[in-house]
Amino acid sequence: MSVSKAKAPDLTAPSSTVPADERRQLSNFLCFAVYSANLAFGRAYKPILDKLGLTYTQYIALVALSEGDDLTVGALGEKLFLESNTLTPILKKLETTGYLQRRRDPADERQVRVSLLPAGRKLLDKIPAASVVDATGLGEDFPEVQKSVTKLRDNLLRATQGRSGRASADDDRKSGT
Amino acid sequence: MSVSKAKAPDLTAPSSTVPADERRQLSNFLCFAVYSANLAFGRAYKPILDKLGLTYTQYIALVALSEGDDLTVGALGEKLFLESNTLTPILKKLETTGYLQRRRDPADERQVRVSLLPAGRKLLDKIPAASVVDATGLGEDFPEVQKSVTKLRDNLLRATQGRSGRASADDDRKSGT
DNA sequence: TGCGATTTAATCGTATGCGATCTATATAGG
DNA sequence: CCTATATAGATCGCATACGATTAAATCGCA
Repeated sequence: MSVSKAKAPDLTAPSSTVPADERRQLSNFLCFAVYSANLAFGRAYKPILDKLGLTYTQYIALVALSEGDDLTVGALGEKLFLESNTLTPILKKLETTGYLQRRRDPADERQVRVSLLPAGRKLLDKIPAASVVDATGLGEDFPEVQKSVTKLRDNLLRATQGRSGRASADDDRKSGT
Repeated sequence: MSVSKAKAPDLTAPSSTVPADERRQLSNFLCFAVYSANLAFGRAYKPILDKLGLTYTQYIALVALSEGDDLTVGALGEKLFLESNTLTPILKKLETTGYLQRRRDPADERQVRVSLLPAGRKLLDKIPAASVVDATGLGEDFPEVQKSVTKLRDNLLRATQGRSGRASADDDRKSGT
């Protein structure tokens, strides 16, 4: 917990002459903006994913696998910022639907390697994410907002000392794009 | 924060010379940035809220009530972008812990009015949200990011036609009832 | 006035997230 | 070689989110 930077703007803590009750507004909470934006994304994706019988979490799990296959559950969890207790049931379901494969690593039977199957790849190509991009209404600001939010996430995780996800350091190869 | 403002490489950009697999990277997904930032916020708040025996959702519910009391479940839901099926159990729990009060509106027995109790107000004053603000590491960019994300949320909800929340622009219509 | 349509919460079932714990496997030391 | 420790997933329990449905109250309108 570092020093508060020069200006700790709004949100919650500006020492001001107004009573706490009035400073403490949801509209000043970045965490609430993110929380509610996440709900909004879920609702925007729902009609699309429903048609394919996928949930949002299943979807991002498939996307993560499409860019790096044969990951262990732990490695996949680092990409997604999720633990095995969350991932295991999701991966099992995606396995039964035939989108991916789970295998114990022969070299280390503790690990489970997860691979996308052709059906999974095919499915991803069917998802018209463009419509959701459109729905963001951000236009050319899209990349900038994405970058800010990603940075926000990384800062928060760093400050929280990877309390529940060790995901520190190296995984962050700057989203160069 | 004005950074490269080139083009929107976004996430789904259809026209490109690269294969779909390579464009489809989590690092290009704004929805994933928001999703994971939300998880990160939850982890940042957890140690603070745990000490007070609150969950994050309970916390924002109390905050919402602190800025406008005696709301119906529906009105509170509009503020929080949640439905009664999510709110009811949360409010019941906050009632049993003595932080708020739930009463059927005598004028319309269908509605339940929710009010913060002194214990709830007192609790809110104890929450050191400043440390989380600090953990965002955004410094002076904080308000800007908050604004962008809020706008993003509102755009998404509008595009989704308030599928589950009619909360759009003028809620007055609603509360005016 | 009477009754179906509408509204508001609440209930139910499913799918996450996550802390705590358990199991199986691998590794280190003696 | 054999056990103590560590590691990776999986299991369990609790707390959201949310679609679908239900129950109760109110409203609309002939």
